[in-house]
Amino acid sequence: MTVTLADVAARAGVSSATVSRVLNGNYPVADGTRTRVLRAVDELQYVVNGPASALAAATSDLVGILVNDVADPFFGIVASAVQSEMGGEGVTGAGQKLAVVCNTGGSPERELTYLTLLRRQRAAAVVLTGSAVEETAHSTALADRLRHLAAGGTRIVLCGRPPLPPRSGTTEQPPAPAEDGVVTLTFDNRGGSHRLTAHLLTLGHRRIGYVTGPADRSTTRHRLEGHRRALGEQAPEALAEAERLTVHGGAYDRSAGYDGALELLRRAPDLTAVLAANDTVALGVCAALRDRGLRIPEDVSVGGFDDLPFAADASPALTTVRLPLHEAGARAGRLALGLETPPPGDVATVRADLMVRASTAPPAPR
Amino acid sequence: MTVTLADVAARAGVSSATVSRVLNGNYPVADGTRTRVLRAVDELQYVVNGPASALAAATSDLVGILVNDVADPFFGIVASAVQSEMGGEGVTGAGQKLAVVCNTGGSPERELTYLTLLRRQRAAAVVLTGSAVEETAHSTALADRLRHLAAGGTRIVLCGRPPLPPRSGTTEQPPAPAEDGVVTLTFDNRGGSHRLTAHLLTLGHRRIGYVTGPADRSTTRHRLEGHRRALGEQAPEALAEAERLTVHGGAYDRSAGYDGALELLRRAPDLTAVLAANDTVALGVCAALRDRGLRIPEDVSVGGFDDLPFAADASPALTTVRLPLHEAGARAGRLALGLETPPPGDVATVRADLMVRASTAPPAPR
DNA sequence: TGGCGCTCTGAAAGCGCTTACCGACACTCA
DNA sequence: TGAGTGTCGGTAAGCGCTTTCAGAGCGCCA
Repeated sequence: MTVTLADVAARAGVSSATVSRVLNGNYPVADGTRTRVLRAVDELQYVVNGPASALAAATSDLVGILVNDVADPFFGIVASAVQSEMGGEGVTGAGQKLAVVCNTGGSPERELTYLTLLRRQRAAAVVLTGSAVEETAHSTALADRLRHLAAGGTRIVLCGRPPLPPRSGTTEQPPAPAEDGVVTLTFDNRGGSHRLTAHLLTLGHRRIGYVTGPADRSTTRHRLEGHRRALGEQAPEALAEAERLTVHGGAYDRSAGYDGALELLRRAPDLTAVLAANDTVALGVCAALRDRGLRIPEDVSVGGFDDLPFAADASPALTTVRLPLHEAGARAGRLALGLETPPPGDVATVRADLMVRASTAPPAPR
Repeated sequence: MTVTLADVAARAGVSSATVSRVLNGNYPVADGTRTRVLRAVDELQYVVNGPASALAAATSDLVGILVNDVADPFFGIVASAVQSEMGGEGVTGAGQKLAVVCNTGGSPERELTYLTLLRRQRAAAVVLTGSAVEETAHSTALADRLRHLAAGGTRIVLCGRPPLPPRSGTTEQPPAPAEDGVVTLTFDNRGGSHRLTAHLLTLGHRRIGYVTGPADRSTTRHRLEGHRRALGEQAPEALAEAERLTVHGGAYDRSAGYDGALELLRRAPDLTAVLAANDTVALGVCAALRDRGLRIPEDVSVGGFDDLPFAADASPALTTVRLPLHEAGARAGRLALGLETPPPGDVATVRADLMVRASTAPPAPR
C-alpha cells in the first residue's frame, strides 16, 4: 500500500541497503547512485517508516520536552528554543527529529507517565524543564526513572532544574556526582535572588516583602534562600522579620501575586519593597499595589524574576533577574542531540543577571 | 539488554503471543494465564517497545495536536482537553496514547513539516486546531497532505477550523462533501459574531469599531462576515461606514488590540463601541480606551470573542462570545481515538453563544 | 462414545528498516 | 604484475512485536 524502501530501491535500481545509506548519510555512496536514489524517493513520495526505522536502529526520532505549564511563557520560550535546534536537513531525509512538548501540568504523576510513554517510544532524548517537585518519594522515583531511561540510551537533559539527587538504594555512596548520563543545566536561582535583594538593600530598603512560588518547588526554595542570605549578610536585623514578610503563593501566576501582595500589605503596611517569585507574579503584585493607591517605585519598589519579554515592556519597566531562557533551551536541545559535549560533571550552572529597571528606587524618606 | 516480550513470556511460562494478547486485551485469555502474565510484566518492569509494536500493527500510539501558538490560552485549553481523553487503562498496558503538541507558530510550512513527521511516525491521529491560513496554494497542499494521511490510516480531526476545501485536481466533482475521513468540528464564528453585533445594535450603538485578527486567517474573515451581516440587517446605514471602522490587527494579541483601538479612535473619535477579534485583543482595546480616558462601558462598549477564562474576571467583565473550547477539544479527542462516531457529512458546527456581561451598555445619550 | 463447537494457546510468518559482513572493482605502489 | 588499499554496494540477519492459522483440550448432545 504505502511506498517502502524496497520500492524506492527497485525504482533506482539499487538494493534497499543503499537507499537506507543514502537517506541516513552515514556511509559513502557514489554521487551518481545518490542522485538516482533521491530522484526515486522524490518521484515515489517516499516517507520513511519511523517505527520500522526505530526498531532496527533501537532509537527513534522523537525528542520529548516536558513542561509544567504549556501556557506559561517561561516554558514556551524554552520549548521553542529546544525545537529550533531540531531542524534536520529536510523532511524526507532522516535525522529530522520530532520535538514534542508534553504538558505535565506540574503533576508528578503525569511527569512519570510521560516518561514511561517516551521510554516506550524509545525517544532519542527528553528534556525536562522547570521546577522540580521537592517531595522526596517522587523525586527519587523520578531520578530512578530518568537513570533507567538514560541507561536505555535516551539522552536526558534537565533544563532549569536542580541536578538529580544521588542514586537511591546506594546510600553508602560518597558524594560523587554519579556519572549517569543525565545532564543538568541549572539556573543560578540562589545567586540571582541574592543579587536582587542586595540591590534593594543597597538602595536602602529594609522592609522587603516576598511573594514566593508554590512551596513544594525547588525553585521557590532556592530563590528564597538567596534572598535570605543577602538579608543575613547586609541587614541581619531585617532577617528577623523575613519570615513574617514572606507569603507563599500557590502558583506562579498573576493572582498569586495579587493576593500575596494584599496579604503582605495587611501584615506590614509600611513595607517599601516587594519581591515576587517571578515576573508574572510581579505583575499581580504591581496590580495589587496600584489598587491600594501605591505608586511604583515611589512608594514601593517591585522586583521580579526570569525577565520574560513583557518585563521590559511593563510600566514601570520591571527590575528583575534575567534568565537566558532561549540560550539555555538551545543548549539543552544541542545537548539532547549530542551535538554539544556535556559540561564537566554533567552539571552546568547558567548565570542569572540582575536587570535594574524602573520599578526599583530608593525608599521614600520618612 | 532491555526486557522483551519473550522474557515476560518465559517468566510466565507462556508464549509471547499470549503476552501480547493479554497486554492488548483484544483476545480471550484465561484468567489464570492473564494474572500470571501480568505478574511477570510487573516483576520484570516490562515496557512495550513502541516502535516494534507500531511496525507490526502498522499504527503507533502517537496522537499529534497541531496548534498555532502554544502560549495562547485558546490552544492550551483545546490541547489539554484533547489530552484528557487519551488516558489509557494504565501505563504499561497498551492503548495509552501519547498526545503530543506541535507548535506551528502559525507557519504553514511548519504545519506541513509536522504533518510529514507525524506521518513518518505513523501517528494514530492528528488534531489540527485553530485558524487556517487562507492562502490557496497552501491550503490545497495541506488538504492533499491531510487526505494522504487519512488514506494511510491516520485519523484526522479539524477542531475550530473550517472544513477542508474540495479535493484538488478533480474540479469536475459535484459539491459532494467528499467522504475522505477527515472530520471537522468548526465553530460558528459567523453566527457568534452576528449575535454579538446584533446585541450592540439592539442596545442602540451605531458607530461600532472592529479590530480584527490577522487578515489571512479564516477565522478573521468569518467573524467579520457575521459582523457585517448583522449591520446589513439592522443598520444598513452603519454598514456604509463599516470599512472605515475596521482595523486589521496583525496578530491575536494584546498589542494588536491596543494599537488597533488607538487607530480606530483616530479615525472615529465618536465611536461608541469596539469589537475585538478575540478576548486577548479585547484586553488591549480596553487598555487603549482607558489610556485615552474613556470609561467602559459608559463611554465605549467593548466586546470580545472566545470567552477565555480571564474574560469573566476582567474588570469590567467582558461581554463576549463563548466558544465551548474544552467540550470541543474533548470531542475532538474522542473522534481522534475513534471513540465517537463522526457527525453526518463529517462536519459538525459547534455553537457560539453570546455572553452578555458588564463591558457593554447602551451608548451615552448625546 | 464419537463428533461438534468452543475456548484458549502456540508456532511462525512477517512488518520495513539498519547494519555487519563480505565481495567486487579500481587504483597505487613496489 | 600481484599484493595492498580504499571505495562502493549487495546479502541477509535480525530488531520486538502482532496476528493468522492451526491445534489442543474439553464439555455436551445425540
